[in-house]
Amino acid sequence: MKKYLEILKKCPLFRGIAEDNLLRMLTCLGARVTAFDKKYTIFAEGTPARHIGIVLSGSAQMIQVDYYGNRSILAEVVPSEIFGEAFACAESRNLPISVIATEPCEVMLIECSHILHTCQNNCGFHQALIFNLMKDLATKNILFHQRIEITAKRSTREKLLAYLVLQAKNAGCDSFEIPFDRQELADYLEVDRSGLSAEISKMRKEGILDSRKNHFTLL
Amino acid sequence: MKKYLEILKKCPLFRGIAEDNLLRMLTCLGARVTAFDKKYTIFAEGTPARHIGIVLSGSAQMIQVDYYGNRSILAEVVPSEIFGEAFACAESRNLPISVIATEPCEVMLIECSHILHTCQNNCGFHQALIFNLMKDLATKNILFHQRIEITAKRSTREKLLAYLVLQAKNAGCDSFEIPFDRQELADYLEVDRSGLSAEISKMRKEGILDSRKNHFTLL
DNA sequence: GGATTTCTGTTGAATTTTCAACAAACGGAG
DNA sequence: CTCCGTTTGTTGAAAATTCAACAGAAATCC
Repeated sequence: MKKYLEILKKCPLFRGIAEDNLLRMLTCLGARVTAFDKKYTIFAEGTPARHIGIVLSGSAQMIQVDYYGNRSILAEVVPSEIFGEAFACAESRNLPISVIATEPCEVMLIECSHILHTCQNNCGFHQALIFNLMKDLATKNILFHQRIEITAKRSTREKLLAYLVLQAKNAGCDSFEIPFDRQELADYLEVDRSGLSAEISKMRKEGILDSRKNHFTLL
Repeated sequence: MKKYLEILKKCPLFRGIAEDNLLRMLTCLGARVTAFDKKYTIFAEGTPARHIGIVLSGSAQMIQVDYYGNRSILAEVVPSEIFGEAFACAESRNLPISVIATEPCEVMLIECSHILHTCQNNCGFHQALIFNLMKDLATKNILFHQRIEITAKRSTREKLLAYLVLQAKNAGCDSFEIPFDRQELADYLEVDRSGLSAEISKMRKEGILDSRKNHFTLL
């Protein structure tokens, strides 16, 4: 576990927890690390939601796929970030979403009941973890608001612009990388891929933005 | 406060808390009750996010309004439900949304810092409240997933059907009321109102559903 | 390094949505 | 009961999205 310490220290679940205590805590929580190949399904829709995942390396996406196979990407998860916590904490029966690896990745899995319910050893850190979980869930909530604000727009152009402006703001710079290829961006914005490509070309011609692969610049 | 006890007991924030303790707790938290007229803005976008609201009577909506005045309805809030907790808990600077009364309503307002940070009296209930807040935030998260699953559909008909099927499931019956008028439903589904009306008529003619005002029946 | 697969941009046609405008239905106030 | 403002349904035209198909570019695999 030791080699993951730097990543784990940045994880919102462990904020404010001393490094010395972290390793012991992980043992008590029964944390285990699993590696997944690219495209592997880490959590499958319809399966019980018991674990919280922490990305240690690589990256993953939370996705929903409907009847007709339309995919929508709910979020991108990168190292030190958590996923699955909402379902595990709400003790919902089955996952309504899937989490898939977008690159080979290592994930730490923790059974959520080990966090929520005080253990036999009577460790004192459960309260801190629950507080951190609450903060994390509140933050995720706000991220969903942002996503809805973007996808609520009625046209491809407006959605794209709203998304790019937000990314620029997060990056603190008008030139930045996005974590999606074209199809993924379309699945995040809930629009047609070819229409999105066309719109990007059009905006480039109009001098609104510049793009090269997944690097964008707002002009 | 006493007359609100029945509503408050059902509030997820106070789950598991003995009735005897509730009133004392509210005093310690500095809870106050405010009445709002219909259409009144309870929380305004852009203002600091410090309070959690609990609806005691009437109802309210969380809404976002963009540049061009397009409204989207994020959620309907009814008695015993909480609003604003995500922003208050995440200690976000300013509200990205507004909450407006859809009927005359009474709301209990609690400053979130009073919940999150232990008070001088050293009350023992903060941990319980934080745990309840965490559960609530996890549940809200899942509700957002459901909303995204609905609005991610590409056509008005699919959105409407996904919404109605979910409502039927929640009601446990194929015949149910929805909390929206047509314009509000359109703003929730992120579609055009007239197109929505047309689609409903069409589906009625096709024998897929029946509707009378905001009462729907799936056939 | 070459072959193969995946990704991206383009196009035109078909389908849908949006928009604007209006009339009927409804509900509340006086 | 009547008036008046709001809500709902309808319509047609304009605009936009989706869909399918393809070709070139890029990345991956052996």
